[in-house]
Amino acid sequence: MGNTSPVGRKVTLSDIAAGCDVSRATVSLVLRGSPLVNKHTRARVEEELRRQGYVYNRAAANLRRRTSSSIALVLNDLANPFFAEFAAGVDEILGNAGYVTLLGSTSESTEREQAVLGSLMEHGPAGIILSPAEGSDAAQLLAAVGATTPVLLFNREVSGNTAACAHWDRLTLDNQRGARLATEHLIGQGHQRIAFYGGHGGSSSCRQRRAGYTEAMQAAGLPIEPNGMVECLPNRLDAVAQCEQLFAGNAAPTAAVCYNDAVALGLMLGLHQRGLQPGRDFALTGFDDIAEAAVSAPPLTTLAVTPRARGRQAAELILQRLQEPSSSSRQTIVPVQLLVRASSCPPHHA
Amino acid sequence: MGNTSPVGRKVTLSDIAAGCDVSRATVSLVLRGSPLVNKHTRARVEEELRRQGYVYNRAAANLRRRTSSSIALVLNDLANPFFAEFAAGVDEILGNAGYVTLLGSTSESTEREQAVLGSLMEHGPAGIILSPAEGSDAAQLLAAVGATTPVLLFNREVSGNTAACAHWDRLTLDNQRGARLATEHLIGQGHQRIAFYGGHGGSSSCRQRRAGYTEAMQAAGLPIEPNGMVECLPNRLDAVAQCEQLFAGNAAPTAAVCYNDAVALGLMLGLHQRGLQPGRDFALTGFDDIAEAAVSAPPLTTLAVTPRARGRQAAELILQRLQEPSSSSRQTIVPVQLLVRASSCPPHHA
DNA sequence: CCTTGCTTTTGGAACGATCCAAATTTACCT
DNA sequence: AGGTAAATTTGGATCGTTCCAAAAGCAAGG
Repeated sequence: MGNTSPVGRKVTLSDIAAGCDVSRATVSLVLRGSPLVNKHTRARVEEELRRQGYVYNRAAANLRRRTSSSIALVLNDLANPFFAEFAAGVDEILGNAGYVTLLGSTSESTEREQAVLGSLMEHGPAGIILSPAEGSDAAQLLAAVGATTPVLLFNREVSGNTAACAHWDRLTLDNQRGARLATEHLIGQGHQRIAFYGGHGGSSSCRQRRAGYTEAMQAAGLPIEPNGMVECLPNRLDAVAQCEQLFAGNAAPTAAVCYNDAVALGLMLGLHQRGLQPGRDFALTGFDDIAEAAVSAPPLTTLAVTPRARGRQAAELILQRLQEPSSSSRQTIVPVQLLVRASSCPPHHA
Repeated sequence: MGNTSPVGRKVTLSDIAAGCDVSRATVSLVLRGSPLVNKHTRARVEEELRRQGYVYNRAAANLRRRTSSSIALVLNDLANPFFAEFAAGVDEILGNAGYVTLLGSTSESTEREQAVLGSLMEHGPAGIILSPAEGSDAAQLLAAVGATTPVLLFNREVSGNTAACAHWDRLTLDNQRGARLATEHLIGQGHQRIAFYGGHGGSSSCRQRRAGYTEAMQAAGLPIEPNGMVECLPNRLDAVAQCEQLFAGNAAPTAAVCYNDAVALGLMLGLHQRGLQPGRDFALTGFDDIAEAAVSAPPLTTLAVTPRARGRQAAELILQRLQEPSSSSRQTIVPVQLLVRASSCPPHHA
């Protein structure tokens, strides 16, 4: 496993010291910009650094100083544009702060998650930003990351004995309110039979969104039909496949609140296949505002969560935590914004 | 810059050694699964490792062994789904091989690229997978990464004195052939006035695609109009904005080969705004086959490049290079596949 | 009991940086 | 010049691991 490549002899601090006849300690001071060292010697050392093409060995420094200059970013699905944007935001802030991002992608598998976390921990990250795979168990996660490394949980809750990791910081979207807003909007458009489409009941974000949907329906005195909640994987493909389930009952819905944009776009395709035109014959909303939501046909009403900004925020939160390791844990809930586009039409009376 | 977080006292190899009364060397042997150590002591040591919750310090080991267990992945635009998929593929393979991925995103800025590479180099990666920012200069890149760390150049060429980094491995798409296929397909559909839309002449991939387009046009004896090549940034927004340029001349094109899918999707929007229906009044093709290409209205004819598979391939190439550091450099050109969908209609005779 | 030849274990010196207390040089004042 | 304070510089120990040569333990054979 790994570790095969011997690195061609590199220039070290001692080489520089020897090269301009000072001690290693002095060179080290120059490198760290200490004011203790004399102007003149500093210049000589810096010249020598350039001349030999020195590159700092941060691993060695971190070993001695018992610090870390990396932060692990572990995502359940990097290929999803939502997380890709998120990762870009994280890396931007961490890079500016002088940290390097250790990437880990778990592909929604808890076994892989354990393996990835284990491997990353061996590199001693200063902190971990984790969007857990579906079904992640609190105790297992804690065993993998240990008790000393700060964790920022993003996007999802974990199951099991959550008391064990109650001290972790959290950054989550206001899923419930978002789904409520979408549902209220559809109700406002005049819809009565509204379904909740897609997602998997096992994931916390899905449960929260369903709760928001249910809340709005009940507040409006509208019933939730037996086939009013259809499960599907949170991707386009399965969303197309499960479409027929929506129309299995006798009173078909005229609108659907979808788990996320990918599902909504898949549902659009499925509707087309049934001869229904989304945005005219059927109203629907998404969640995330991924790039293609604005350009789909029709453009998708959805909830903006600005993933890049979330990434930046996550990075800032973990950096803050490193500054004050013992301050009490912080739970941040991100407000989401309803973007009304053409997909959420009023009901079509054919 | 970085390095703020002291790490809560960790369990070391010496702690284990003391805990079960053997030497550090023996514990080290156990950790590496050496056959030298006695069955019985191995069991004792392993028990103690578990008991104290030891986690291996790979940085220390790498320092002593002068090896590295990380590989840097530097991308010009992580937020682009194409690169996100690519990154997922890279991380998958590297993770399996026991390496950790150091992520760096440059946002298409050469200054940031220099900074990111500099910072990553300090962590001593065994190799670098680099998709350079537009306008990257060979000499500058070489200065940033040094001569000893192997580099795999992905997706783009670099400008300047390329002799300096001629020994780098390369993985590039067959841009020219792809664009030629798309152009030939449109010609086959009966189009005569075909434009090349989008991209920036400064990027090597754009030049190559234009070359393929030109080749096909010339082979068919078709002229390239003065406004036959329109520049725009390779994103949806600018593609919408520059749309009118296509129709500035007196003989408007009836079809366009677009630089990539994002541009094609933007152009679709722009066409709509002019009252033209893409796929009926105007034919167009993309490049990349991003997820939304299949579900746009109309579905987009494009060139499949399977970015995730490319990521896996890139990772495998750099791992091979680490195995044989001195074998001659390898230039891999990935064939691309034309996917015909509804956007590339025959000309519409209104 | 003493070799001889295994198998197993081990102390100490690396790796490339930083820390610390102490040594050296320079500057300033009487 | 002599003395003291401030400014610079420095040797060695150290971080957590691996390497290496040598030591120790052990069994069998004479």
